[in-house]
Amino acid sequence: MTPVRVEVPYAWPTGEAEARALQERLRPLADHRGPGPAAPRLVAGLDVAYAGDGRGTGDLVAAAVVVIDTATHDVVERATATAATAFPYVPGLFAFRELPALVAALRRLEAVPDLLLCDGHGRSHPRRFGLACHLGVLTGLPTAGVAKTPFTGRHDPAALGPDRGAHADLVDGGEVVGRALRTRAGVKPVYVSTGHLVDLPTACARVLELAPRHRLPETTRQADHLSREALRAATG
DNA sequence: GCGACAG
DNA sequence: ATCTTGTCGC
Repeated sequence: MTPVRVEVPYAWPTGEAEARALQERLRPLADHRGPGPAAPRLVAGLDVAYAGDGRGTGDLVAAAVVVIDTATHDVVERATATAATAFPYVPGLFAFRELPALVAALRRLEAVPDLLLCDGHGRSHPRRFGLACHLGVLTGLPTAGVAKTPFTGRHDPAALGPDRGAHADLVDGGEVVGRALRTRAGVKPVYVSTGHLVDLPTACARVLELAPRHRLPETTRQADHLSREALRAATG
């Protein structure tokens, strides 16, 4: 009844030090080798909407997962879940704030996506274990992160052309942690990084395919709309 | 020590 | 993230 099996074999951290230690422990479990899904049929987008400040604990949040058929870009399934945040917003510990609600929504899905696209970073993270990596390890599914602003890593501005498809590596501490990708000519790029079971070129190719007209991929846009809709339904 | 800091 | 008016452009 629950195709997407999500294993959470550890106690959820309550403090920042504990959360960081957990990321360090789980980091080696993320597989950034590829190539990963070259022709996925089902790609899911995930996002979370907040009520109130959106920075503290106890805030109501609504998570959404939208599965898209890459052949037609049609939405084939949607799932949502609401919850109260159990962790404050701390850069670098973002996953501990959004994962509970996202996992709950994923468990309500009937189909098993071939790839999960998260709203946030994967490897381009201070400890190389952003939300996309964490969700990948928990689900065992290929994941990648698509962020609207950079976090860890910088790219040479001159190396990023103005055309759609142009890209430049995000480098941090001498290693490539992600890529700035232009999905639309003359528009700010999105920041793509691997999460689990997919390599960077493949992840970028999937993001570009899913963003033929807008800056953000359809998966992210659909999930964003659905999460807000779910929050309205839960609030008013 | 200071600034920066995904959503 | 969320709160918000008008405005420029496809």
